[in-house]
Amino acid sequence: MVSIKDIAKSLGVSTATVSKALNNKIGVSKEIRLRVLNKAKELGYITNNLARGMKTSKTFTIGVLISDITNPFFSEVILSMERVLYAKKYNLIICNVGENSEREREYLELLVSKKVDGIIAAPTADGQNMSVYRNLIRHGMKIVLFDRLISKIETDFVVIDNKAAIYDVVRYLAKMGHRKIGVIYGIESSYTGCERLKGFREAVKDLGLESHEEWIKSGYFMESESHKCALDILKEKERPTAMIATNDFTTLGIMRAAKEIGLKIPRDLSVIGFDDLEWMSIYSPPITTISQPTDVIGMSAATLLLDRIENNDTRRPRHVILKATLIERESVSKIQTRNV
Amino acid sequence: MVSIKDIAKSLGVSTATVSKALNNKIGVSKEIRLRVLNKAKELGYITNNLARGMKTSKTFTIGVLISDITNPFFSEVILSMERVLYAKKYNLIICNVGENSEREREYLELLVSKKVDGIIAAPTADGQNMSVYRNLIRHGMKIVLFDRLISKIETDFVVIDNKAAIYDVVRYLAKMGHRKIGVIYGIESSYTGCERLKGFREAVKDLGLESHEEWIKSGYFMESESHKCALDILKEKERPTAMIATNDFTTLGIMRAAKEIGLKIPRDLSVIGFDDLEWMSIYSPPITTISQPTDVIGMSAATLLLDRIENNDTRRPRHVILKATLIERESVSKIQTRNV
DNA sequence: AACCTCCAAGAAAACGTTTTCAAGACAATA
DNA sequence: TATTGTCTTGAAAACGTTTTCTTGGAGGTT
Repeated sequence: MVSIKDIAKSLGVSTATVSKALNNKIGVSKEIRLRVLNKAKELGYITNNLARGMKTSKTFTIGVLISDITNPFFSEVILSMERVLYAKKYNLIICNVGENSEREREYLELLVSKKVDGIIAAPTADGQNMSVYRNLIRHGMKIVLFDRLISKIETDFVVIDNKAAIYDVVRYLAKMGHRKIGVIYGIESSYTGCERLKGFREAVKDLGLESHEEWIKSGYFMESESHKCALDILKEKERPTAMIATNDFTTLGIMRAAKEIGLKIPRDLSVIGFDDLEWMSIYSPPITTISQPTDVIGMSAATLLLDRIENNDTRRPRHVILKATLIERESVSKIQTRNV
Repeated sequence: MVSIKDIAKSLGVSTATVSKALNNKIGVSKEIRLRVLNKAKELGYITNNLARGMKTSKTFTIGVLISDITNPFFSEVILSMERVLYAKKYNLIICNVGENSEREREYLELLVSKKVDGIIAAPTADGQNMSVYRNLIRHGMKIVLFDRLISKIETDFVVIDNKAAIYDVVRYLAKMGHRKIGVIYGIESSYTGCERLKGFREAVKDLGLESHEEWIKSGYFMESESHKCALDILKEKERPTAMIATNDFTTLGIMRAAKEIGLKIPRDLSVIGFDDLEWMSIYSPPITTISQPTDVIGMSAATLLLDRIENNDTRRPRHVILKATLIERESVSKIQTRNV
């Protein structure tokens, strides 16, 4: 590989001069700068970013830590992050940690060993690595959390108002006449899992709907598990008239269960999905769903981080809380209430 | 940050000794090795991989170049790659280039400046950067291509037999009695786009089916465009009895068009999708589709690359060609042929 | 002619590792 | 005792940059 030294030698100047020319720094005459630039192109010179990183302690690399890139929610958020980061010449190391906190720890260490300029993370559910995150922050690592957050950590984050999202959905169902509502929630120990469940319980209580513990089950944010739970719920003698999903996998699980049992949507069962995937709008019937603003989430997270990095912004943590929106389609039926 | 120097100083030994101890090299006594390891843990030492990379010219980083991480095909392949690479301590820099070859070139340069150990890429459609790839290979960069490939480049690749996949589908439709078949293909200048289209044309010719240029349109691998094309095709006075998609976005486009026009599947129109996404099996009716073995694709690509890197394997290029499979569900109807 | 000022240019140090090589300690053998 | 061998240790160079600081020359002013 051709290095600055090679350019310097072939031009009979010093490496210092070449470096300055290449980086548009002052202290080089127009003439020499031009000759350096030309020679660099001629030789096909490409910066060695490891060496540069060593000197400048800046790598223009951001670590992104998520549970599953296969989940459209995450891949959409990442796309949006990349858009803003790429414009500023940063790029991403993406780490898939599943729900494995051991792996999360390993990846975090890897990211610091790679000297990333910052980290954007959706922590694993169990919060095992709280102390790791805290340590990183204490050592000056810039961290932005998103989707899930760890309550006792002082750092920027961007989330949606999960509780309100589900609360609103329950209210909507109630308005449509539903009094028996089931939910497949996620991982109870995770922020999103917990908040969404809370929203559900609160709404059911506030609105005086039927409360039935058997209609509330954890699908661990997985299709197979959600499918099993939904089957259990829908096969009971007294089953809910509406089911709420709490992520895109649980939506699929519910739908598959309904299909297997032969329940027609929305005639026999109303369903509200989570996350707005393209197939939902062409499904028969089109699925009413809660939509997270993935683009805004990604953009905000990236912008917050960039702010910390570039402006060395060290004010106290900023919290971006976004609203999810209900997209009304046709998977919810109106139920006639006898006594109105 | 604590460095090897710090450990050395606090223990009164040399950095050479510390390095050897940390890396399990010979030439250090048991006693000192133990003391180094303990001290490292105590101080919270983390390797600086930039510095290490400089010396060893190895970064344990692989660049992955794709068009769109939001496409489930790619995210599944990446997940599979990551599984095998993570096990060997490598990690991934993922580059989303859209279909933008300028961006592809920039990202390729970035990857070499970051000194990645190898690159796995699905090149952009237009093949603009053929010379860039060729140059990289000539300079010793290990490259594995997947999904799409650039014909005149001598390197490892893994693809599916695209032509055969579509050919088989057409044959299947013919067997079901269809003689009027339409297709929404991808980007004609891309490998996948071109091959899939070729398979279609060949099959139609070989099997003596009705050939109608108006039923063959390019959806550019995008939902919106595919939708428009499908609409055009399905609104003609004489429309095909079956439509074939050539990636997951075209599938959606066709489905949406059919829905809008009010064509019942499979009664009024048979549809064959591409890529097997989870929603397809719970759709009504479940969609018959061509499934690519994403896990094998990812695994093979990663393994090929690892082989080149770790064994410095320099034999001639190896080609992995996989078969796509047709998953028969219920979106294709049987048509009675009059004269049998 | 003497003295400044300005600026281009280069020498050298530094970033944090790994690796080579020489030196020294000790034991074993002749 | 002298010689050889084995093994632990450290000094120093190197990877490819950036950056600081010094130098020296050109040009301008008294």
